Amino acid sequence: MAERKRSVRLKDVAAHAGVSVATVSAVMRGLHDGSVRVGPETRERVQNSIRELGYRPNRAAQALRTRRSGLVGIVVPDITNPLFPQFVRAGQQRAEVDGVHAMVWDSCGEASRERAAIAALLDHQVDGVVLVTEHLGIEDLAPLLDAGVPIGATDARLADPRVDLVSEDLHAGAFAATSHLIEAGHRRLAHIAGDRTTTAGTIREQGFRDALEANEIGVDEQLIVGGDTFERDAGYTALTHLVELDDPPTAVLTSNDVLAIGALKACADRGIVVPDEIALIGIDNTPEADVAHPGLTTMDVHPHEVASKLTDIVIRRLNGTLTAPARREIVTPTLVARQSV
Amino acid sequence: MAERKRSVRLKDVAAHAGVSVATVSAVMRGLHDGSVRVGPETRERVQNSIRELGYRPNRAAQALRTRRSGLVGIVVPDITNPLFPQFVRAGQQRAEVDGVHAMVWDSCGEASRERAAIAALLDHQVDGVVLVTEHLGIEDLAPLLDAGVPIGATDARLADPRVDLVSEDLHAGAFAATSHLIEAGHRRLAHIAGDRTTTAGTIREQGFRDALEANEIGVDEQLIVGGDTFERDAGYTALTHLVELDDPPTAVLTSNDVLAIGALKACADRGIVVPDEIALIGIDNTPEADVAHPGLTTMDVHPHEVASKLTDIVIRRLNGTLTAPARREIVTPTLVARQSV
DNA sequence: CTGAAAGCGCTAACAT
DNA sequence: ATGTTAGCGCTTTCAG
Repeated sequence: MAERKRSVRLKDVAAHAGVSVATVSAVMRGLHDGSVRVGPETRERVQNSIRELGYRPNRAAQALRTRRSGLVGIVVPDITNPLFPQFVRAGQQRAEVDGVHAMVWDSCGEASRERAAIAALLDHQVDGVVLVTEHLGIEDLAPLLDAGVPIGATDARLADPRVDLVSEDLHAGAFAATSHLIEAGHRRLAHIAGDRTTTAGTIREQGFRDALEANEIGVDEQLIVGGDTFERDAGYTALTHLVELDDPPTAVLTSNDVLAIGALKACADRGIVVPDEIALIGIDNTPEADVAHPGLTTMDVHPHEVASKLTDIVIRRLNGTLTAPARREIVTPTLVARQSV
Repeated sequence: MAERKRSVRLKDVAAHAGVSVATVSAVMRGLHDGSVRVGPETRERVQNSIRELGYRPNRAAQALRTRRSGLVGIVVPDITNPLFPQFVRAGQQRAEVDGVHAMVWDSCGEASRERAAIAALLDHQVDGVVLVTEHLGIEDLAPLLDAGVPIGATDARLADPRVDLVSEDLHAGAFAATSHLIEAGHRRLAHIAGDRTTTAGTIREQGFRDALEANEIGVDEQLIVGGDTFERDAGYTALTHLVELDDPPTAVLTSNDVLAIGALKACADRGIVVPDEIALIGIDNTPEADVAHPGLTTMDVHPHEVASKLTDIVIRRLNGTLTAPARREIVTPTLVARQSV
């Protein structure tokens, strides 16, 4: 590796300005908080030196001393699901308003990586973390909680007095989507479930069931399929299975858009016309839903809003602006009608 | 903020095991390098203490002392372009093989944020950085270079003896795509250019022009449009403009897939049948290309390979495994034929 | 209003 | 083979 040129230290600035390091330190932080410990002409002189030498504080040293890294973690289950880049961007942008940077962690859909995220983020002394997980329970958060790191999460199974929750209303989303299908006249409805070990998978399935019941439509267990993953191929396979049934459904709700896109692909490959022969509705309103053909009707789950709110809460907790007990906020998905129903 | 429980320090482990901190430190690092400074029974005892107390080293302290943060930066121009999540994931996974974590930076398509990335990453003492930028010149990298931080980049304009480059062959990609159109019998070809202030925008346009020339087809400047951004709406607008021309093109190459998806949308909205009335080819082979209707023919630019190689080089440079002069590697895009041509 | 000095937790000489 | 110790660059009492 190349020789690292020694960078400008507080001490260098102090020498250059003819003051002590304490003064320079005070000036540096005076830029942020409005504290006035330094005389105006001294401050001026120090600021010039800072500028001239191009001083930038060493974050590692600050972190060691203050136990603050200026970092928040943002954990998402699968960055290749187009829902999450939107989420990440919104969170990152909110964080930077306060000069906080984000460490983005992609769990690649694996429970083990979700667990690894906790340890890794803690090692890097993140000041807070925004958690979108599928497999974690509150017990997995113990290290973070013990360290007093504020946590904002989306998953209801992480409900705890020490974690702030901003969740989408999973049940209402699935219920509304199913109702939309029913209002369009469908009576034989199928559901392609996502991973049923996750909260989203379970609750959305329940929302589907409850919507049928509310409309006095019996649930045909044959028509509830999939349930192992949220991935595209699973949607493809599940739809293929459904249409091969003796009495196939006329409409299907998938647990998310990625599954729906896979299902749409299966229809295209078999020459099944959507929505004429079968109607399809997804959940998430990913950018792909708009690109697909026909345009995928789906539920917008407002990732931008959820991410911003969550990050906002976490940041306000870590800088002490927010001290109220953990809150639980619910955002309601809204229907985006396109052409697949 | 909640009270942070003081975490286990090296000193605590030392006390627990009845040895000095130096020994514990040696044992900790002995886990990584194979150095043996510690006797087997001492080592055993120390490892037990480490386990029992659940000791995890303080990265900030390590970073301060060793000038190594265990962090690499991965900078991408636009995380919502589905090309980049793939890139990020591949880079992140390669990094973690060596226990290095990645700080992902999304430039949101803005030059100012690309510049900000350099400063922010440097502040956090990243040990290396993988750079996918659109607007940066080598002069922007000075702070990183001065600090001796190894840099791996994709953009040819960053060519420098101190930066490793793994680039896609932009010219060949556009040339091959254009040639594919010509081989399909098209003679009236248009190009929807991406941001022409970027390397990709410029070189791909050149590849398009050169392919026409190589086939003795004159370039009609009217048919080269767009050029300000790589975004979807620009593709939509540009295509709309093209088909309204007196003598519209029969085929178009867009500078990337995102533009192509926009163009495809414009066709769908106007009832133009692709590929019958107009053929369309993109570049990038994003997941959306496969979802679109008709399937978008495009060039695979191998983001996984580029990201892995780049991250690999950066990591080997920072751990001293790679000391050879900066290399320049080129990966060649390959055609993925779907239904849009 | 400003400076001196004590660490934050760790690594790496240097001693023993 | 193991221990002692001097910092890494910064913040933060505590004196003056």
